[in-house]
Amino acid sequence: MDQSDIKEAGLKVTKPRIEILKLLETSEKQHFGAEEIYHELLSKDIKVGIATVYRVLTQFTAAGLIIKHNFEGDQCVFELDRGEHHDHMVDMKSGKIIEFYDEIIEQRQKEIAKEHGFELMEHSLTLYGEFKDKG
Amino acid sequence: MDQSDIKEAGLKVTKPRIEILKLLETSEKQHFGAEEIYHELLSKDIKVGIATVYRVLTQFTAAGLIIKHNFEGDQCVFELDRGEHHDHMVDMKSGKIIEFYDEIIEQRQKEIAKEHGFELMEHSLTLYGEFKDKG
DNA sequence: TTCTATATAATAATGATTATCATTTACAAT
DNA sequence: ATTGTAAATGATAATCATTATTATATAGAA
Repeated sequence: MDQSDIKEAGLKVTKPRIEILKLLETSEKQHFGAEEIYHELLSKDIKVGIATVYRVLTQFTAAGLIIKHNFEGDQCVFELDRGEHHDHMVDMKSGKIIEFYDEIIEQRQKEIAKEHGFELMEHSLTLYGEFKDKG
Repeated sequence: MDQSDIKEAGLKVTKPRIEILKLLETSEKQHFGAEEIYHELLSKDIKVGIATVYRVLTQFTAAGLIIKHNFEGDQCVFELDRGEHHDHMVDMKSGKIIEFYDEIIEQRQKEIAKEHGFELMEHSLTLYGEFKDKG
């Protein structure tokens, strides 16, 4: 996941694009909101406009480089598309997000779609609750 | 589902509240956006302000009379809470929404939550695609 | 019927996101 | 390397869904 991916998406390789991709790639955290990315870059002294952040995120999403999620609430979050589909568990207190994948659920979704004559293109499964272990 | 439900929610029984509840109850369609409800009422010559629609929907959601969904896109949709949990299949072309329930998926979610020390409070599963049968 | 807390409707405000547009830049062709 | 040009940027205005404000109206208890 580097500059060549930006190029392959038919986009020019620019500072904001490189930096946004790098942030998503190298960060501990997996999920970022647009505003969050904006402030993160500013704090690294990378000057960028908020409009550019939104524009680039939209382009990256269209290009399949990143995935956009619409969890509860208003603002969307983005994560790098590492190719491995997964669903999410969201802690409603701390906001912490962890990922999981379950083959049984994936299979059942396909079966259910078929039963209904539905051509399944994508899905979104999110569990909301609270992590009980400390930390 | 009638005026007594409004009263039990600690809310006064007013025209807008009665009409919004009636619309969700008696309509063919199950899912409505706020703006959609607003225009539906106006078309029935029921005068109401958009702010009231939003306020009442928020109150009804808090009271558990209705459920709020955040499907893809920006605007939320609401449906009457008939007590039977279900997930959704959304046709990305026509916007048609149908509901389904699958015990296997429900069970797996609980197991997965337990495995992760996660206290599951709610979840959202939506399949996006297209219905292939003519409809 | 009266009283008062609550609800309403019009409108202003908000917050996230998108559009506009003048300036700048990536990069292909010279 | 220099240039030309389409694409990208950033500042800001606009938009869209939703929420807050507030003066007026009303539900429902007394």
